[in-house]
Amino acid sequence: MRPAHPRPLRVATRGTTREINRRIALNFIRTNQPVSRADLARLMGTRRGAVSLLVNQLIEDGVVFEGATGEARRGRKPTFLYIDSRKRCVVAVDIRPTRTFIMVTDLMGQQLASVTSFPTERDPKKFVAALVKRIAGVLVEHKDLGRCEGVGVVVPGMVESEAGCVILAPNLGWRNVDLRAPIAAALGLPVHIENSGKACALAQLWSTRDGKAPSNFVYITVSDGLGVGIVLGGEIVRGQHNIAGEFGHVPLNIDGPRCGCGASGCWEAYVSNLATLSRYFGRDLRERPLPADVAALTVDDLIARARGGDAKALAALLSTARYLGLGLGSVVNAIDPSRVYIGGEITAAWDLIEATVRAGLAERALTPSAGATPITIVPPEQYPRLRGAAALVAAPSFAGRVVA
Amino acid sequence: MRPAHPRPLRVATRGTTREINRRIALNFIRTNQPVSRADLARLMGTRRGAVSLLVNQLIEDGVVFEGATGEARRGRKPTFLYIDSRKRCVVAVDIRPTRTFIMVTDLMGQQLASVTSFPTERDPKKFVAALVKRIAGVLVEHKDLGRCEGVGVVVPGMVESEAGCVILAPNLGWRNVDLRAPIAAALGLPVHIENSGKACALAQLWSTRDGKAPSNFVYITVSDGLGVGIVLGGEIVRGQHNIAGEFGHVPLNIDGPRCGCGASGCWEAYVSNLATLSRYFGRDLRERPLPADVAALTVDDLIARARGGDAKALAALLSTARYLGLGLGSVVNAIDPSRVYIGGEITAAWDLIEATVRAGLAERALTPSAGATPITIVPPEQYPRLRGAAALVAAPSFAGRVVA
DNA sequence: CCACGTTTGTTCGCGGTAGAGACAATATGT
DNA sequence: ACATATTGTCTCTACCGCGAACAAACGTGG
Repeated sequence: MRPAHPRPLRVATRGTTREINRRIALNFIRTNQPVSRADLARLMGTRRGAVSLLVNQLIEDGVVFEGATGEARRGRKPTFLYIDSRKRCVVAVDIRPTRTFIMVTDLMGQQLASVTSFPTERDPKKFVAALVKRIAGVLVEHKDLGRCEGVGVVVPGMVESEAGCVILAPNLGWRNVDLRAPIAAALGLPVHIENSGKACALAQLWSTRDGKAPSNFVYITVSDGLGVGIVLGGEIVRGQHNIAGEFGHVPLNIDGPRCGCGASGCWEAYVSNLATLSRYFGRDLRERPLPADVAALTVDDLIARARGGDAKALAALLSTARYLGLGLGSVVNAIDPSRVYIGGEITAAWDLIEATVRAGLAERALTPSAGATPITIVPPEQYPRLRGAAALVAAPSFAGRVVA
Repeated sequence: MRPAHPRPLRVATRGTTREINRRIALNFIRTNQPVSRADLARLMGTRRGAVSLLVNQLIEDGVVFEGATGEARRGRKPTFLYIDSRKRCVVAVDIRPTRTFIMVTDLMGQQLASVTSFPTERDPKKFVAALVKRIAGVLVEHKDLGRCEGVGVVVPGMVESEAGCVILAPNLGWRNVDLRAPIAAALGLPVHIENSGKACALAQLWSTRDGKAPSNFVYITVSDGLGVGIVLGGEIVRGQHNIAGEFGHVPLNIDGPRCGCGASGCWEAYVSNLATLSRYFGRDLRERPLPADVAALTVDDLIARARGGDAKALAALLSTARYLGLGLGSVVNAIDPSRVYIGGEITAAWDLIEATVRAGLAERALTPSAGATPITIVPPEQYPRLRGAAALVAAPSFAGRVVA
């Protein structure tokens, strides 16, 4: 049900067939490597001859390389093909309200060096200066990892991703901050900026080693704010201004507590880390100044206390869990995903809260199947946000296109 | 950002280029007719020779026909091309809780005969029998309109569109009703069933005579229930079970009034016609029995009273308007459409309620640009639901596909 | 060791398609 | 009548997948 007109429509030329098949082959190599030319021909349902031409071109372009020959029961042994991520790396940056994290990965998003971090400077100019300095430091430190193909930056807020401009990041206090230009200029590298929910969703879409990633899903990252990334038909939903997916500001109760966005009763105002901690302390933690012991307590600490028998801590978590489930109901009713991924600190307590979350979801889901939407937890150790930042750099070159 | 794997991926063959361009040409003819071969070549950016081959094949297939020659300032006059919808028609059916409407259109969704209707039988078996009889009657009555290419049916509820089964239509009291099979069997015609919001969105997407339809928009139909159709990237959003878009059951207040879906405080429970009328009468109109004068009052009547100076009627409308705007905020934040279309009886009072709707929207929209999302009213005289039903039949043959 | 079968990867002719340009047909203006 | 402009068709070329044949690599069994 797609009309021809609205999109930047490209008429097929003589080279289009090749272009399409080149991309398909590239993606098959990515998701199935190691793989031989003959394997590709079987996967694609074409002749080996056609695949050979495609692959040899990919090799010539340096995108793919031939590795060792594989084993075969009978006959000639195949030569395995791999995406060439040797001597290339990507810098992934995750900006969070208190600290900013940096990781170096290969083109496939595989971690290559340990994660480093530094305090997040609230002044954009100073922040950019500090970030550039850090990235430059990391790159000289890891010269052995090869040429840097680009920098991916994840921001907790709304991003105009084409311009690389942060429209609004309430938890950072940023509004209309142009991040890409100064970073790109200072480093001389391509820079990609994206909202954290969308980037996490991209990482999830992208991390399909077995080629079995669902093509309709929602990624929800619960931390200082609530980020949501929607994937439909294998594509990130961006909307008109790239701010689609802001379910964090869909209300649970329009007469509810005030939210940082200016409205009231947003889902985020019920389930963010700050909301959970505020519930525990019985006071609004946005009101400063805070006693040191209050300000220092994290959700991880709260979970530890709950596990240690602190009933108030457990109650705060379960309350968040219930609201999380109720809000999930909105997401499931509106988007109807095949799966929901949830990341964030609170997932460490999933064994404590799962039943409550699911009950909340079932309470609002329109159909039993929607209420039973599978939920998958993404633990923080997988660095979903940093993987998402890395994917920003590499994914576009594998992306497909829409036709006719 | 689309991976190669998850979708039914088709490798490009020798004929793919032609297939793509054929579809592009067909859609250009649809959206720009009358149009000449030379016009098409300019629009598509290809040679006239290539277009000639495409067009002649389309003519041979009976999809397109050559009409009269056009006028030109200088040089040879062009021969105009049109989509061939002569001697072909489509039956569009709109099932609503009280009455069911039938319209005959051509392949482009243009009305060919007056709309007829009959009372909606609540028992599915009896309803199908009555509908089939009506459609058969209409078809013999309008034999001159040519062969019927199919029947499109719009339902106020969740539909498993591939199976043609109504999963749940609360306002009809239907659950797991297989509509397609019996209708198709009785008439011997292809039958397409779809949710009303999605069908209206399709009609809007489809009715682009000028080829300027937005590719990211939301259609909201406010009547007995609240139907929402989402179009992203020029494609209807369906989700995993084709129930995506049920924003009607996203809450404004989880502690709010009970909704027919079983949950509380759904948007629909605030803005449906029944909710508006209930507000006017100060009583829940779902509680039967109702006095005859109460049961007979429609939203159209209410609007008339408001215009006549009935302050209570105006207050009820404005209250609905405010909730409509607040809920629009959720839609806009979640989807970020370039435009919102609103249909339904209440649009007849748009001049009275627009400001209130916009204020509600601006109150919850995250950014000024989101709050200023253009709203377009679709008046009932355009029969958006019936046009949607008609589009169900013809649209798929023009639809594109996704590649690589 | 060598013939044979099996599998991989390459090569070559064929058919289908768009690109480029020439050409005939058609219409207007001088 | 002639120049000019536009449309639609035709021809030739380049590109690419299809199909089949072929060379290369490898194991098996006589």
